[in-house]
Amino acid sequence: MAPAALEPPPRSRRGHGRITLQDVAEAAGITKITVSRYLREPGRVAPDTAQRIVHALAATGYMPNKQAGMLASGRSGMVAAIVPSLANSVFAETVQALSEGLQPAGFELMLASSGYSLQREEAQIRAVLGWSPDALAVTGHHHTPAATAMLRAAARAGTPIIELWDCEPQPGEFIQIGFDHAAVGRAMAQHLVDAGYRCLAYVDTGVAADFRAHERGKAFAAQTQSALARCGWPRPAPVRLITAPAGDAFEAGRTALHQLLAGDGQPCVDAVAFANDHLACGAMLEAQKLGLQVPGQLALLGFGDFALGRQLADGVSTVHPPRHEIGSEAARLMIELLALPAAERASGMSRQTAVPWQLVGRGSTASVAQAGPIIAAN
Amino acid sequence: MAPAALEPPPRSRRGHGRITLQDVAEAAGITKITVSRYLREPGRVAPDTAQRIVHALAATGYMPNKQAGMLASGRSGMVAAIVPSLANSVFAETVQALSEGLQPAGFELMLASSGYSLQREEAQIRAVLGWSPDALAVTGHHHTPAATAMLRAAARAGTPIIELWDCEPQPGEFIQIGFDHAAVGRAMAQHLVDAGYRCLAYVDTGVAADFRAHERGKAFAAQTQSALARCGWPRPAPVRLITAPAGDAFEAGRTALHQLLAGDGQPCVDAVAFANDHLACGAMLEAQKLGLQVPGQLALLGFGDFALGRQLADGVSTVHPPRHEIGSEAARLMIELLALPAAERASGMSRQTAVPWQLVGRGSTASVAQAGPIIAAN
DNA sequence: ATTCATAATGTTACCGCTAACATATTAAAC
DNA sequence: GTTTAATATGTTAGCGGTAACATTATGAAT
Repeated sequence: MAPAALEPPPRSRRGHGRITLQDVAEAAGITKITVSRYLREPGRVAPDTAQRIVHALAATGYMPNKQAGMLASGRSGMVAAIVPSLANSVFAETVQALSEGLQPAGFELMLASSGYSLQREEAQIRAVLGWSPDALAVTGHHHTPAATAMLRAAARAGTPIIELWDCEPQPGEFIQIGFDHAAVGRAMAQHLVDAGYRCLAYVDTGVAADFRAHERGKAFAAQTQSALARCGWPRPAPVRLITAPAGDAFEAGRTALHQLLAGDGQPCVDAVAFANDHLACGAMLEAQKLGLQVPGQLALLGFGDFALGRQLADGVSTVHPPRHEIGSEAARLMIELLALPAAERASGMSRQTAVPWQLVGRGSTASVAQAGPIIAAN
Repeated sequence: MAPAALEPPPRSRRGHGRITLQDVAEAAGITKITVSRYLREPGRVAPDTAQRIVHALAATGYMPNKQAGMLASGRSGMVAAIVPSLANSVFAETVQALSEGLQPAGFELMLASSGYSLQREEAQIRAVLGWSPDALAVTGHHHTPAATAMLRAAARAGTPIIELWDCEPQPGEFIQIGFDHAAVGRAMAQHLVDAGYRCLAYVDTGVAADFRAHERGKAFAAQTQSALARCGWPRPAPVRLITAPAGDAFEAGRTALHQLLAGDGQPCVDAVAFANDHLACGAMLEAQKLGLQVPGQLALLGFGDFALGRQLADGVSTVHPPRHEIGSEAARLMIELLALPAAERASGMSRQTAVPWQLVGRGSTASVAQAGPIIAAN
């Protein structure tokens, strides 16, 4: 009786039904650590052992449990990204490039969208950091204080934090990969002034959280003033700044155009820049409908280089942002940093990368002198 | 000396630097299980203990390690989804709805895109299942055999598997939420025949893996034949089926239109249906450029109800798919199934939900008799 | 005062995997 | 033939949580 009492009553917490390394190891007649080694570094096990493991893996249909692996190794093989919206093709292409860049290095991407809300972004950051990503990409440098604190803590713990789409003149706290939106705004203004337009307007987007479009608008207005002054324009009219309604962006562009028409149906400005191509194309369609000459009576300039802009009339001029490059560069940098031991990462954790963009001049902003497409790179 | 020898040499594998429950518990002067309880069921701990825990949490900046939690509890609080493309607004909106539907129930979404490749989908499924999602949504019912095997294994283990966007007449192996694409194809044909068109064409997409568009096309062709026969049309011409080139969809639509013009520049059909609205809009723009009357000389019908279709001329007729509803319904169903104990889920694991779509008739398919927009629901 | 249910917290033993160290085996060097 | 080094595999402990059971206060009922 005494010996029998030694048997511990099983606490019945055996597994969740999954095939584990142990099962594979038993099938191969070895211990699980060797199977684990094989999976990570196949060269480290003897050829005939490898054979048996391969068979055992196939026979059992084993699938590794990444949570357990992460817990034991401290590496998750996963990278997280938080973007304002997936429906916006701008971010979608960046995410696609990020995902494709990470794939070959064996990283997976966990994606969340904040819906242009900083509150939700904070919640997403909290949620996503709980999964211990090896790196985290967020959009822009505007975050709630709590979100910034979490990012800072993660960065200090050695997790690369990358802010996409912004790249400010002064170095920031985290890694930035993007471009200077103020510079784009200035280039847009300069492009219109150079083409001979003198009375300009900027249509901002109704989406409150698109800080970047707003920043471009501010720089656009400032640059317009100085460019006009520089070319000797006597008394430059202030740039008209209007905000398009939220909702369908094409309709918003149409509405915005009407706001820029005087009582006689003629435009009260001679060139308009928009926060994005959807607005610009909406305005272009409305101009066609009203019978306005573009660019004869009104020049239009968008941002984003969406496919549609190429299709309307002689093309809607736009700025081509490095959508794809931002994502692929982020992937490259993450892989580079994660290859370093965590202690050595600090140096690279606040660098900035400015990715080049292009102003693509098309028919909608042609000046009388120059008819063909012109390209002004930064 | 003897007692000192008992001290085990520390194996130096202490943590990865993270704040753990243990740290919080020490700060609060209790054990970690109580903190763990508080986090999951705050009501279960005494009010003053809760106070101390709250302070300790704030002081330490604790962030739960979900991997560890998952490993211990068997639940991950995470749902995975694999879509062909994020750049496609169709799927983006479904994903958005899925994400928003899951949020309140405390689930996070892990997203992967397969780039319209079944091989990559298989790899994604393998990768994603390694994270032990509580449920998995994939797109459509076409998968590689290996992928199907993995999905089947997961389903048997109690993980709800949901196929989005398809809903076939006969019940499938997994849960399907979507609609019958063949029915849409038939409705498109019927719509055109009802509006008086007699010589039809279907432009398929060049993206090889868009099975759904191809399926709509096949049904479109079949229905055209029978509808024309039924309305007494003597010798119906076979539906012209052409495939648009891959690449920019607007350009592809333009190219497709040219393929449908006879030597004299006149269309050799009187109505064309397209795999998607991008193609249809491209064709519409080209028709405008060529000076073709739409629908006078040629009617155009798209699929997807993209915002642009409403903007061109009197509108491009289209089918409005339940983009949003598919996502929200998937979220609802996942939450419902996951609330059940795993053993009881089997019953709901192969149900099908057909979500209603709408054919939105606009100017581009107006018949002489009826001018205004008509709506034919399924 | 004793009994018994209830509430609040603690103990123990895992989840599945991997780092670090330990050991056995084989091959090369002396 | 022994030493030495490399190769191949095994052992132990622990990653950070949670389930199940155990224990200790607390209060109500007897």
